[in-house]
Amino acid sequence: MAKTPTPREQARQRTIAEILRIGREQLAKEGAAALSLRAVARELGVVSSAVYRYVASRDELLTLLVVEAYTELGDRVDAAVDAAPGTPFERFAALARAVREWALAEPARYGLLFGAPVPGYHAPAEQTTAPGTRVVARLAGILEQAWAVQGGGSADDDGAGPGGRLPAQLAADLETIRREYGLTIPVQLLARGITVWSGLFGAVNFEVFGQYGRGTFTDPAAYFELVIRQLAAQVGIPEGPG
Amino acid sequence: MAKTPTPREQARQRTIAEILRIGREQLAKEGAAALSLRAVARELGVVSSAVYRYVASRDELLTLLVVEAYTELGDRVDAAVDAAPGTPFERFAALARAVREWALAEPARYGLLFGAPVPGYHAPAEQTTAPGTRVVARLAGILEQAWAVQGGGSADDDGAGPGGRLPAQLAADLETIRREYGLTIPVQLLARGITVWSGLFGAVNFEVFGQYGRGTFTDPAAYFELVIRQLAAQVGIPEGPG
DNA sequence: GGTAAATCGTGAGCGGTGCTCTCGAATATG
DNA sequence: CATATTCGAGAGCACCGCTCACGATTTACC
Repeated sequence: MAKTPTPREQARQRTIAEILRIGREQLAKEGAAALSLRAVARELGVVSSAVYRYVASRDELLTLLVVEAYTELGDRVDAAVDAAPGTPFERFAALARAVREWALAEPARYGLLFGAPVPGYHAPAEQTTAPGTRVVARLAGILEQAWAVQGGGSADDDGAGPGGRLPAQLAADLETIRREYGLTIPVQLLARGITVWSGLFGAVNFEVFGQYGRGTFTDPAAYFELVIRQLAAQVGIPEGPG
Repeated sequence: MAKTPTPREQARQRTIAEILRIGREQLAKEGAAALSLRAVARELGVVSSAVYRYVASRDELLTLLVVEAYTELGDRVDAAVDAAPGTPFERFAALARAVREWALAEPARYGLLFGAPVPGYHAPAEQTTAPGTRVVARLAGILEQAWAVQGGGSADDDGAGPGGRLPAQLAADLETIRREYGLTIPVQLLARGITVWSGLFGAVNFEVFGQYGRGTFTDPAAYFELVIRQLAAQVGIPEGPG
């Protein structure tokens, strides 16, 4: 049926792609709140109301851009991890570096994903959660690999740090996550992994959003390498070949 | 001279305070981007242009609210740490809990400080950096105390984790920070402290901005307690009395 | 091939925003 | 008391998101 899409449909897809491209530019140049359908229309050489033939609202355009950004970040992370040497540490480091580099290259789009919510806009969970979990899913995979490489270890000792028993409810929640993702690592390690996950984005946030204070680090990348080692150590991934 | 400020000046200060109060409400209710001078004027029962007699622009109002928010967060943290038992772990935990609780109670204002920058708005560093460093300064103090309590330790071993020598430039940067804050802890521990700092706000960000996914943790506070222990361990602050 | 239906761009229009300017009234200062 | 300063009102400019009625074009159907 839809072998050769009708010319009109082709034109429509081209126009939508063009709107996304302009929207991406506006987003990168001015930031999320400055994204304006009227400006997109101007750039497109069309009257403002015409854009509504292709995009229902500003929020929908924002959602499309959010999904696109999540996808791009996920692709970058996947590519970086795939290209990295096989040791858990190198794979984790590749993931972390990919996140940081994309964030620094696309601060506005990164802010759209991990910054404060845009006023009045709420990302619809149905469309954004799936692409939004790609990074953490990949991180979980690396933890799985590291855990397997180390031969599983004892069930009580998950590698490092304060053991301690978990509150029952918390353990149950972690168990649910474990099942959903099909993981075999113990819940204590999973908990550490989640903290590493938020810690990674915390460090990237601080750098991208300028929380460290300007001029604090002459070579932020060097400091980030240190962060990588600290985070990796938290989940029992030593720097040497593991 | 300004013993009894002129009645007009009193009225002016009252009006400014009222504008801030309304702005705070708008911010809390609608979020940073929804903050509108016209809405403030309406609430104030005055025509929109009149507000400009007191506040130069929307950005200035935003800056005032940023400073106010930083101050309030700093006060909460100070109060919580002061009221906590004297062990480094308890003081650190009190700091972390205070940050989280304020963030959850005031998500919009928290987002204004630690989320993505509001579009088109850049906080002037002169006014915001000083109140913005209170939390990290307090954290540094706790690390100092913990370091002192432990008797200093050896200069090479800072307590935990991957030692490793630091790159020269990075060590120099950290040394500068150490001097500026008048710290005695070794730079390796300082580096770990910075990571803990960003890790703390990363975890709070994830919870406040809903990055974990809704319903993931039935008791987020319990998970946060785990995060506290993990972060504390990173800077060599054991849970037991130190 | 001709006709009916779906699509699309235009332009006007509504209510909202930040911000500027002028003007008259109220207030403080000499 | 006269002068100078402060302040609120109102009009206005340019922008925003979004809706609607209207022709022109293109598609689909018979």
